[in-house]
This record gives sequence, C-alpha cells and structure tokens, in this order.
Amino acid sequence: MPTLDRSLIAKLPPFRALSSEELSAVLALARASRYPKGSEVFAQDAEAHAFYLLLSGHVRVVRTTPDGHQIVPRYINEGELFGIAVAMGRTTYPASAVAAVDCVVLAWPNSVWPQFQSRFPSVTASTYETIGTRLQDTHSRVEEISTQQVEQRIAGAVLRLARQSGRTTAEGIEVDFPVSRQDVAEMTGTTLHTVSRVLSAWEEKGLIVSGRQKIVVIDLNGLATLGEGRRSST
Amino acid sequence: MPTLDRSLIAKLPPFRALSSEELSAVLALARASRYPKGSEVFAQDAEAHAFYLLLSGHVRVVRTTPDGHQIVPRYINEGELFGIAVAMGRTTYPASAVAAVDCVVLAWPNSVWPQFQSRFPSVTASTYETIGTRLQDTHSRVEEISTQQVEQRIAGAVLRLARQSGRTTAEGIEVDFPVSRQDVAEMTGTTLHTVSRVLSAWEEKGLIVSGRQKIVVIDLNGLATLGEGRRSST
DNA sequence: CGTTTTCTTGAACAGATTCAATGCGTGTGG
DNA sequence: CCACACGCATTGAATCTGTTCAAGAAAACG
Repeated sequence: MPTLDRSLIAKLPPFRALSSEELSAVLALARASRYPKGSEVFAQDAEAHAFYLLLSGHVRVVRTTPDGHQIVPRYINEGELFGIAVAMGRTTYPASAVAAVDCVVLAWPNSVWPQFQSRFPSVTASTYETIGTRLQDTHSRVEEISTQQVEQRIAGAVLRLARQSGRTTAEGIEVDFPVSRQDVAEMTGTTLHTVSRVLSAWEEKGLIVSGRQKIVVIDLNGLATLGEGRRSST
Repeated sequence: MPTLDRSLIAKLPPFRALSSEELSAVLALARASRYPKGSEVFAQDAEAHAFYLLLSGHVRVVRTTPDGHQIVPRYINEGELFGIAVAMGRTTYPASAVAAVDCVVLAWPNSVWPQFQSRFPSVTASTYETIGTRLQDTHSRVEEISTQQVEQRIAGAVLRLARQSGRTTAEGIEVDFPVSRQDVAEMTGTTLHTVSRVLSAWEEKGLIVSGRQKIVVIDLNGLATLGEGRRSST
C-alpha cells in the first residue's frame, strides 16, 4: 500500500503547525478514497463514523427538508475539512455531501478524534475555528436572505463562488465546477426561474457570461456594486 | 466579598461533570454582574475580552447589518453560555447582547480559556457542543426562511419562544420576557406590519392571546399544524 | 396629561413565484 | 454516425404574497 505523501497536507491550515513525524502519524490514521462526480460521501441523518478532508475536487453540501425542498449550505473547496459532526458532539450528519466533480478525500474514523484532541491540539483548534467561521457565514446568510432583494442575494452567491472556487480564464473568472441555475437557487432561497432571468439580464449587461452549468464572472466590481443594493443608498 | 454559591451552576449542562472542588475553582475565576433591562452585555465588533453564562433573565442577541437592518439570531435562556467568541478563535463579538429583562451574568476573562481546556475539558467540550447546536439551529433558520411562507415562519418562531422561554400561566404559555412585533419580525425576516396582521388573525382564531410586548400561546398544536404549512399537503 | 412607543389596519404596489410552453446541448442507443 | 431523449435553460403571462405607504388608536412613561 502506497504511503500518503506528507506534502499533501503539510501546507493546509489544519496541519500547518505539525512536525513531519506528526504529519505522518496523522496520515497513518487516515484513509484516502476517490469519489466520482455525483457520488455521495455521506448522507444526511446517517450515523457519523468519520470526518473528512477534501484533497481535490469540490463537494456540494445539501440539506433536504421534510417537505422535499433542498438547500445548499455551502460548497467545500480543496483543503477544507467537512463532515466534522464529531467535533460538535453530534452522532449523525446534518446534511449530505455530494461530489460536484471527481474528488479525492481523506477520511479519519471518529474514534481517532479523542487522540487528535490530546496529541494534535492544533488540529482540533483549527477545526473549531472552522466551525466558528461557518456559524458566522451561516448567520450572514440569514442576514442576506432576511434583508436583501433576490438580485442582491444572487450577486452575493455568485461572487462567493467566483472568489472561493474561481479559476481565471481568458474570458474571466469561471466557477470551476458545474453549477446549475437550480443550484444557485438553492443557495439563495429562490427559484431557478428567477435565477435564470437575473443571469440573463446580467449577461445582457456584460457582467457575466454563462452557459449550461457554467458561470463566468466578467465584471467583479460591477457585480459587487449590485450586491450592495439600493436599500439605503437610493 | 460574598463567595458565589456552587449550587448556582452545579446542575447546568456545561458544569454537570465537575466535582465540588472543580466548581469552586471555576467560580473563583468568574465575576458576577447585574445588567438592568435594556443594557448591553457586549457590543457587536467589540474586542472579545470575556465569555459569559446567563444565571438569570433573558438576553437578546442582535446583529446589525451595514445598511442598518437588524436581525435577532437567538435569545439566550438561563443557564446558557454566550459570547463564546474565544472558543471559535475569534477576537471580536459577531453580535451584540442586550438584556431583555434584568439579568445576572457570570463572566470569565478569555485568558482563562486555555486553562479550562486543560483543567475542565468537559466544560469546553460542552461549549463546542453548544456551538454545534447553534450552527444547526442557524441552518434550520436558513431552511425556514428559504422554503416557508411568512405565516409558517412566524409560527415556528413563536413556538420556539414558547417552548424555550415559556412560562405556564392561567391563560396558556406566555413568553416570559417582553417581545415586540418588531422583535418577531427581526427573528423571521419580515416586517412588523406583517407580524401584527398574522398575530391578529391568530388571536381571532383563538390560537393565541397577545398584547403590548406580550404573546401567550393558547393552542400549541394548532400553531404547530400551521407551521407545517401547505407546501406539499394541499 | 402630554409624549413616546407599540400596535393596528386599510389601500396600493411590486417583486418574485407559479404556470406553461419552448429551445437548446449532451450524451446515449439504435 | 445520426437521431432521439433527457436534463438544463429561457421567457412570457398571470397571479399572489408580503411590503410599503399612510393614518390613527391604545398603552406606557415621565
């Protein structure tokens, strides 16, 4: 069995503070797996047996409500932890994680978490920071949905996608995994119809270029201005 | 100076696992203060110097957006921790905390957090659990705002208030601190006008009794049924 | 007893959803 | 290799839920 290379994770925030030996120890406890596009890393409400780190690819986190609606709380980027239910004292996953493209993932069984606490406190500290950041992000989402118009919210979501998961191309900044109108709708609490209309309008204005499951931001500042909205200013 | 009584906190979830000596040690590091109704325990974006436990009263947590809108992420009940920015690696408070009624609060300086980590790990573990729970609650909020009608959301908010902060009276279950229509609006992402109309309609139907900054739930089940909504059923 | 804060309620308006029909790409199977 | 089917996207029209605007009443406060 090929040993995982320490360099894979040495530079990532959760492991930055670890020595070579510690990195090896951490890796020795992990298992790497490949998840093809569309496959599920874990399912909402399933028993949480492990926590994960995304080595490459993009993962969509999805919550399904009792009445069948779906919302996308976030996308996971390379180098981020996810499925860290154990750090919150939870026994089940609160959402599903689906590979948005082909992914490579490290998994640690939950049973190693207590060891991490004592042997690698910098890792668990970083995990708690991650959770804190996500709590803040989620509060910002509530704020946005509560106070902003749909167009502003879509602008915010598209900007976040471009900034966090964007790849610079000849045309502009392209979201580097497939995003449908429906996905954006689930991120912003609206319908795919409205998203489609809004994106079409932006394309007309030259702010973006878009296509089937594709969004390319041309004018970042223009979008940002839209996102600020006209609630107090106008 | 009067020593704080151990019994004050012995039964609370964060401290349940501690021995008498440990409780004393924890209390010795704390400072108790009174906050009159309407006063601020800490302010949004201020440097976080301490974390808190609410001994008695109710605290409203408020976020103000750049454009002046306010949202109420949650109310803190007796026995709950709040202002735990330090556990998330934050240096400022993400929201303000205002006494909804006269309150008594324990405060620990952030500098003791590392000691808590090593000496009272059950306390910090409980703290992380609290943060995890709040993250889940907040995701539920996003879900609600994204998928439910205003009336359902208000029903959800009122039910939560009644269940978490309700006091049983002759009339029914009364929210035991002053809640204005504006407050409910800020919890549900709507306007005080709409809240007023909805509450009036419910009063008409005999589901609640309400008055100035007062809400008494008469028919819990009736409200719960409303909250489930007619998205899929009708 | 006047002032302020909270609450109520009508009327008009508007943003976004819903309904419905159609177009376009991509990938698959004949 | 082409045709067809399915998933994704677009766009009009009708509708509606909830906001906004406006005015006023009731309860608390000093």
